[in-house]
Amino acid sequence: MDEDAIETFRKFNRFYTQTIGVLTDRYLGQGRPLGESRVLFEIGADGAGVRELRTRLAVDAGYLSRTLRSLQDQGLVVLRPQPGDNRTRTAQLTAKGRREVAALDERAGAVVRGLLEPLSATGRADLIKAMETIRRRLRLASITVGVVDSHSAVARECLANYAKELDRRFPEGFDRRQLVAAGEARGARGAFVVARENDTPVGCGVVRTMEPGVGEIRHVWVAAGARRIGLGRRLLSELERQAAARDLALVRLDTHVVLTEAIEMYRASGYREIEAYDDNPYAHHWFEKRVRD
Amino acid sequence: MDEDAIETFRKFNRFYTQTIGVLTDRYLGQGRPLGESRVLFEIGADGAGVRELRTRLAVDAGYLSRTLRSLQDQGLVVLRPQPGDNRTRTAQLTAKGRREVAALDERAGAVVRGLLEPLSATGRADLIKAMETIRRRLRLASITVGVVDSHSAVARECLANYAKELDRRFPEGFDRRQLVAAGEARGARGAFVVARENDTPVGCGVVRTMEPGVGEIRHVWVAAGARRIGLGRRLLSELERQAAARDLALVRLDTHVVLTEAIEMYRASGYREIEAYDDNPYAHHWFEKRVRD
DNA sequence: GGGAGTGCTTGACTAAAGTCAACGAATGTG
DNA sequence: CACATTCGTTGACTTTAGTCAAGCACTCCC
Repeated sequence: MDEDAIETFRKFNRFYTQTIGVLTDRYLGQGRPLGESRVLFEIGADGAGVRELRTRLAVDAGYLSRTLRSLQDQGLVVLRPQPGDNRTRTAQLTAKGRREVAALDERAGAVVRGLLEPLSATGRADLIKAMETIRRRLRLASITVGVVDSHSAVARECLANYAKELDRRFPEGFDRRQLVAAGEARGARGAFVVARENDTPVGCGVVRTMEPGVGEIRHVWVAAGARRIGLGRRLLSELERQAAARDLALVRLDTHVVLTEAIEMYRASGYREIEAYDDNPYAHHWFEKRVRD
Repeated sequence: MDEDAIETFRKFNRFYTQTIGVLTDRYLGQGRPLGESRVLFEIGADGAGVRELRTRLAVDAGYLSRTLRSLQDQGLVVLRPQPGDNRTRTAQLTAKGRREVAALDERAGAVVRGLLEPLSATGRADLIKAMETIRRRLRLASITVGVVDSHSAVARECLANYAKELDRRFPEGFDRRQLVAAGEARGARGAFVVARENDTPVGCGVVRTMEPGVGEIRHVWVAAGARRIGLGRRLLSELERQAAARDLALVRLDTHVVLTEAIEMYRASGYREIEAYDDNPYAHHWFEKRVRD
């Protein structure tokens, strides 16, 4: 790997965490320990369950409990038991708490404004675009893509999400019986590929054998929160790799007319539109691509 | 200002400091308090004065003193009085300290490598480019540009730097007597513009009146450490603003043939090459631009 | 209805970070 | 040469952050 890239990355890291991070962390801790501010911020306008806060902030239960107690004593937060389960509790901001968060927000915004101010319009646009690029790329980097057993719980979960989404998006709904049988998506005949972000599945795809030398890619799904970062392409290229490894030199796929982003992605990934190769009731476009020679 | 831009900035900030910052901070604090690691890192291969460390890390004198003492006890650092002044001390890494820093470095590199690994070559290049963009833009944002008295110490310091640089770069050297008289670069007749980064001057420029309605821009200098971030353009546009404010609708400037970046910049900033308007012995190209109508 | 398990709180600490003032040695200055 | 300054050190804290285990109150499930 390019050592220069690593060096630049680290330089950026130092610069950002020290120069910008310090600036923006300082505002958060205005007269209040950073831990408390973070909790306050995380509760947000809608309130949040204690358990939820704990996982989102990744802090010790006791520590969080004490922080919440302190915020409560300051009159910023109220804790009440969640209806239905008296063990759990939810935190909600009081009016005073909301004002406090708004002030926090205001200060944070002012710092950022101050940083953007001296830049020209193009400079600003350039900067913002670069930030989006970094977020997209690094997020993609934290997602792992790999083959799982098509009978596994995670595979079933992904397919359920996929089916639910299609049912929502297709005007005619979606019938789960159209899903590929698990037996076709494993071993020598096919593969089930899953994308995971911190262990939660955020995407999947299946490749199966149609006939000797010809595979079909199906059920490519990307979770709503993980779109527009290039995950679809990454799934696709892993599926193609799996196909090639099974001597499927040609892969085909079909798609529904409402899935415009998918159609775009297939085109951009080198898929060529072809005649209908099946009578899938949900298909309006058919594609193929040669994945090995 | 665009509220979306601020929102995106803040989102990036949260993402970066939480996701990436945490990752890369963790490596630093391997078995050693983060404060100590930071000091170790900051001392670096060349060693550093205690005072220097204090300003660079922005920590309390007592705190730093204790940290250094602890590092010394661990055999990672030696402190010796600076020759010439027995009050001050410098810190230097021992062989063991150097090994420790190298290990730290190695770990930090590995984390970054892990982040870059899953990306494609284009993805990686894209990411690195975006990081450079952000650094450049934000750095420029932290630099202030404004008018100072041409007799002030900071103005003289800038001009001295300018003259030194030209003397180094021009094959024929540079004679300081060619500098504009301070009286021409102030008040109604002209202006002295200085760019400062955390109070240290990193660039300057002068505008003076040549004849009614015609100004001349001279002595545009950008410190070596602050180049390629767009500071030259920013200085230039401030100088043009100052000219316009003095009813100088047309500004001219000349430049030496070896200053290729400057020539580029003038062209890119809308300057048009013209015939020689003076007999400056160091000039090979002459430009002009209309800055108000 | 009685265990097993869950969800949060409390107690009891430790480590790290950060602050403030007093101090002593060294160095400039009139 | 006395006096003010500068530089770093030390003592004596306080505040945050973070950890671990014990303990209730409640819920779930047989």
